[in-house]
Amino acid sequence: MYSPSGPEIEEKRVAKEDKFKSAETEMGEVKEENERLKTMLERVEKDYHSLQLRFFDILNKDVSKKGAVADTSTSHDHETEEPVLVSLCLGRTPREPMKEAMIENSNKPKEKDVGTNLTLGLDSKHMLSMAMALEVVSDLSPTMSSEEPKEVEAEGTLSTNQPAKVINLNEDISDQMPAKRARVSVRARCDTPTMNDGCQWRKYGQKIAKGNPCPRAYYRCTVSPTCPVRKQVQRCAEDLSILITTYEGTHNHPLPVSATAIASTTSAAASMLLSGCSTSHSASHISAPLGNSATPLLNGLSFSQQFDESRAKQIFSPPNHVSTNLFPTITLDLTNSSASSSSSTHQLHHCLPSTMASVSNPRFSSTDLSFCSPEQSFLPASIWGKGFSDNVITSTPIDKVPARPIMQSNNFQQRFYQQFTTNYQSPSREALAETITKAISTDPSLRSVIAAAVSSIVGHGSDSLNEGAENVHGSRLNLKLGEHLQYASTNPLNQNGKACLAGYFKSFPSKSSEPGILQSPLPYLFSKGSTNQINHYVPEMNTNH
DNA sequence: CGATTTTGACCCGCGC
DNA sequence: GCGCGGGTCAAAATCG
Repeated sequence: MYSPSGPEIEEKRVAKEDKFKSAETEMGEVKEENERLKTMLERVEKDYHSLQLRFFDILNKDVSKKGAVADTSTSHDHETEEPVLVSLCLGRTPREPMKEAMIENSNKPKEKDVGTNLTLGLDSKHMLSMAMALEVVSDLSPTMSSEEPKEVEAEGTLSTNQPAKVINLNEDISDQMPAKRARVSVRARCDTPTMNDGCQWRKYGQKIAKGNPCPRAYYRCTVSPTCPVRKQVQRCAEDLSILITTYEGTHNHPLPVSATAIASTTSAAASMLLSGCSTSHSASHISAPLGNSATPLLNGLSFSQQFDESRAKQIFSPPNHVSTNLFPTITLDLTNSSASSSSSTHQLHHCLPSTMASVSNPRFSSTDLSFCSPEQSFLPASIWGKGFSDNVITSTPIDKVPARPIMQSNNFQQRFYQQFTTNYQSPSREALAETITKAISTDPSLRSVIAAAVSSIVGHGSDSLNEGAENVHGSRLNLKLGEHLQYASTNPLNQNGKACLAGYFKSFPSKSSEPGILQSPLPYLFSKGSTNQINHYVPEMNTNH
């Protein structure tokens, strides 16, 4: 055995001491950082609470006003049904959203009372309310089990149709809100018959739907025998390489990590949709090309700014237009628009939250979320891996943007942001930035949303936190798509949400069975329930789609 | 042999 | 009331 000599021992001792000291220093720094984060979190939470109070105030006022409006509106008959006349909070410029909503409603005497109520209810909540609407996504969560479980069951609901029940902020609103079933439609290029979304599905039917020679397949989730989630899969008539998958319902069981990605994404989108992100304008406007003039598609909005007929047709081709009244549909367009759209000149909206999308054309808010970059659609690959063709990401341009520290290489938010910063070089970027700033500074709800995002980021790293904090104060324009949308996706924060996070950050399997490598970022961030105040509304949540 | 898919029948809502 | 279309069921067929 080797026995160290005296000086060697001393040397080792010193080295150890050094190590210890450096560790101590490091610990101190971490503690400091921790304190900073705590302070930051407190501030954000405070801000959130105050905004929440304000929101409740406004809500109450609005509801009382609404009562009058609704009364008058009921006298009109509902010749033109505009089922989900929800103002697209996200899709419009944030200035005076509430007033806008009110005006809108008062100007729409034809609106069916249901629609009116809906509109009012959702609008009144506006963006801030979305945070609460998110909890809705807990379809079979304990919170809501007490409330009409039968109804939920019967409806096979998407989590998002329970906002009224779960939120229960205002009974009036809840009562007025008919049970809505939101659908999340995902358009993506895919060579395989279905997208690999990580879930287990069983086909239970197939039909030729009108307007599309390609048959529509019906699947139900078989992970749990009681899971109400269904999905419809159909090829786009215009572009057979595009697969349109429409999800409906909320999983009432834990999801495999590989499935949480799309589940959370769709649930986020759905909650966003049902919490007030559609517009009656767009609804009526785009109804024509759908071939269903009597029941215009609602909420089938698009980030796409060109609402020409072909585009609308494309976006809202079946199954999107199905049961338009009962199923507001939000479309996540993951395709490369240039490949499918007639004249995709505005690519920006593919990378930005609807708030921005609406800037150029506030009249048409969005419910159709396009997440592909001009060059590539990177979302699909990450989520469905094998199911995608060559336009999936092979490498994201993120790496080209080293300026922003990435705490984790797979921080999809940042990647999203960077995707945007990299791809979007248009001269109007400044204007957009300005708009965003404006939005942040003028719209308290948006700020709260960002605050929520920030609190969710806490723990991910100081860099993000700082960025988020700055966003909160509207001093910087680093609002990232993921963060922005995140508030709409708080819903998946539950048991699954955690897994979801883990899934996002740790693995993006290319196959459902293959825990894998992150391939690309997702548009949504799923906040952590532990720190996010918003999540207090969501004791237990299920991802949905 | 159990699980899954296929496929025709059926149900239901809606518009005429 | 009838027809249409979307959605679901369930028996038969197929698959692994």
